[in-house]
Amino acid sequence: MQPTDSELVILQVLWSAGPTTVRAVNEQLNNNSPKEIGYTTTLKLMQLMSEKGLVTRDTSSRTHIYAAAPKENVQKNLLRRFVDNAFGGSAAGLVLRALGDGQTSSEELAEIKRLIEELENGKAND
Amino acid sequence: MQPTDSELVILQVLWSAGPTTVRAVNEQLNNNSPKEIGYTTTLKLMQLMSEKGLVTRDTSSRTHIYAAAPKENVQKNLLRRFVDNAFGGSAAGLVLRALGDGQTSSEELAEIKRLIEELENGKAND
DNA sequence: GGTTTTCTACGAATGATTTCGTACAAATAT
DNA sequence: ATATTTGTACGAAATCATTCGTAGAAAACC
Repeated sequence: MQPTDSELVILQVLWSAGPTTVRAVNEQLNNNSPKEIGYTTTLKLMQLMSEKGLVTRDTSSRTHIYAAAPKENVQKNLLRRFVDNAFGGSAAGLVLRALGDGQTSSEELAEIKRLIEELENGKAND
Repeated sequence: MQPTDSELVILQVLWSAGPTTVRAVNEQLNNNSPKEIGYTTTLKLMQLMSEKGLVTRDTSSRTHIYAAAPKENVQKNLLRRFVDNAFGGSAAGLVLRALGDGQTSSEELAEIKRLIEELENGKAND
């Protein structure tokens, strides 16, 4: 199932921190935000995420350890839906809009160009 | 303000059809979906969208004519938020993921490459 | 051993989105 | 002219997301 916006915030923390506890995630959230988020709020969200399969958890000790679903899968799913919803299914439309913003560095542009050339030559992405 | 997913579906209809009536939008929605959507549901959504500024409407005759906010603005706003939420702010990350799916045609790839080269040469997007 | 802290589970309040029923006016058809 | 259809407005139910309080068990502290 798809993550909501709040769930995505938590996924980002988990992606960057690796598998960790509710407490650690909650502290991270409260570092990066003016508005205090209660511990049990984070707990509940992560429990729901576990039911949805967005995280797995190791419950072998009392303090559970949560791990995010693979970033690549989640992002691909989100992207598919977003492209459908907002760009009528056209990934190229989205890319053009994203690059058109002028916020992408020349290094990144070069990297993207390299990927495109690989794709044009039929190479797999290794 | 940001459109919700249902609102986006309506915006897409309006973008593709041009300014039109609630009735026409509702019929379009019911063509492309198995689940029947009531007329007043669509009406209410479009009224709310009007309050949010996502559409404008001409109320000079009894049957109101709705027009979508400019696609480019809406998509840019959505994109900014999506990049932040799902890609930690990296538009390049999103682009790489979007192109990596192998669903983009060579024509589109060429067009994107052309845009990148324009950007690299410091040209504006005309 | 008793107190305090730390944990999970869970129910329920709050708030936003989506859905539709009903009221009632204007237009159309008979 | 009366009845039917087509339109808007609006209230409120249904659903989903977010938030947190409270209960009770396990662990840590004194």
